[in-house]
Amino acid sequence: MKDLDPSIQAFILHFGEMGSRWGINRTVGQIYALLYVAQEPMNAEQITDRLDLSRSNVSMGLKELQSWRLVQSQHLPGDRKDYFSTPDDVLDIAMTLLQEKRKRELDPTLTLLRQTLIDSSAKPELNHAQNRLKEMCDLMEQVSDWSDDLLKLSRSDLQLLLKFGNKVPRLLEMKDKLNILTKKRS
Amino acid sequence: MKDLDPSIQAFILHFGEMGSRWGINRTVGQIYALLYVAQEPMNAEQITDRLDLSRSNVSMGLKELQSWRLVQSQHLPGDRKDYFSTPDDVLDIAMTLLQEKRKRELDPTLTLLRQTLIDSSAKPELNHAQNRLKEMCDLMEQVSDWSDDLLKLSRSDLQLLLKFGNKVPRLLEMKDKLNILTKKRS
DNA sequence: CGTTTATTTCAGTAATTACTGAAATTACCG
DNA sequence: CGGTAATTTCAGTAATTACTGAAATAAACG
Repeated sequence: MKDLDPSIQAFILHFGEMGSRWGINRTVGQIYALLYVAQEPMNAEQITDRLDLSRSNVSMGLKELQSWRLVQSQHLPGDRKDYFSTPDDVLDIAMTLLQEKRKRELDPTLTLLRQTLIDSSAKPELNHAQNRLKEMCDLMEQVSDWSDDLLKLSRSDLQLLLKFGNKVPRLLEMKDKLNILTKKRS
Repeated sequence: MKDLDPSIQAFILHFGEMGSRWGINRTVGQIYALLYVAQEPMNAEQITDRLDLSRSNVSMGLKELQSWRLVQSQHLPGDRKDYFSTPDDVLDIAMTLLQEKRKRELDPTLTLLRQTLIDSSAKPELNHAQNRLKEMCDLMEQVSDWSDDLLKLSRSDLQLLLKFGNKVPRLLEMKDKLNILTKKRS
C-alpha cells in the first residue's frame, strides 16, 4: 500500500478487515475504502498500484462493488480507461446498502417462509413449527415494508427522521393522534 | 437430516445456506433453525442426530449461537445434559440481533473513524478525506443513536412502531409539531 | 479492418474457514 | 474422592473462498 497517509491507510485496512463481517472480502473492502476517500475517480491500474493487488483481483472487486451499486464507473474525455468512484451523498449510500442488504439477506428468506407456510398448511402435526414460521414471516414482512417506506422518503425527510430518531419515544406518546390519522386513511 | 417433515427440512437447509450471507456458517444456521421450530428444548446429542453433524461441531455451533444470545441453555430436572432453546418472542430475537449486529459490524468502525479523525486532524493535505470520514462517522453515529432508541422501547411500543411503520411519511407531515416538542426539550 | 490498449475470464494455487475425532476437561453423582 | 456422563478443546484434515497470471475478449483508434 503506497503513498498513503498512515491514518488513511488505517482506514483502508480496517475496511479490509471488517469486510468479512460485512459479507464482502478483504480486497473488496479495501477498494471501497480507497475510492470512498479518493478526491478523484480512479482507474483500475491506479487502484492496483495503491493497494498492491493483482489487476484481475481489482477487476473482480470492482465488479462486485458495482453489483452492490456502491461504486459507479465513468469515462474521462480523452482517456479510454474506466474510472471508478463512490456516490457523494452518504445518505444515498446508506439507502443503497439497505436496499441491497434486504434483497440479498431478507427477501430470499421471506420467499422461502411463505412457500413453506403454504406447503405445510395441511399438516396438523406441524402446528407448532407453523406458528413459529408464521411469526418470523410476519416480523420479516413488517421489517421489509418498513424499509420500503424508508427507501421512498426524500433525502430531506430522511435527514429529518435520522436527526429526530432519538425522539422516537416521544413520537409514540402521540399515538392517539396517529390512530386518528390512520382511521381517516382506511 | 432425520425424521423431519420435508417443509421443515427445507427451512433448516435454507437457514444453512443463508448462514454465510448472515455471517454465520452453515452448521450454525441449521442448528438455529432447528431450535427455532422445536417444540421443546433440545440437547446437543439430539441436535447431532437430527442434523447429522459431529458432536463437536454442534458444541461449537451452540457456543457461537450463545455468544449471539440467540440461544439459551437450561437444565431439565433429573437430567445432567444441557438443553438449548431459542427465545419465544420474535421481537426479542430481532432486538437481540440488532444489538449484536451493531456491536460487531458498526461499533468497531465507529471507534476507528473517531480515532482516524483525531489522528488526521492536523493535516491540511487530507482535507477531502477527512470530510468524507466525518460524513461517514456522523451518519453511523446517527444510526447508532437511533438503534439505541429502538432498543430502549418497550415491547408494545415497538409493535406499534413496526405496525405503523408504513405511516412514516405521515409522521413527517407532523414535523412542525415535532419541532415544537423538540424546542421544549432542549 | 488491423493494431493497440484495456478489461475480463478462468484454471490453477494459496489462504482461510469449517469440520472431525480423539483427548482433555468439567460437572455431577454415590 | 473415584467413577461416569457430558462437554469442550484442539490438532489435523476437508471444504470453501480468495487470489493470481496467462489467455481470451472487448473497446477504441487510425
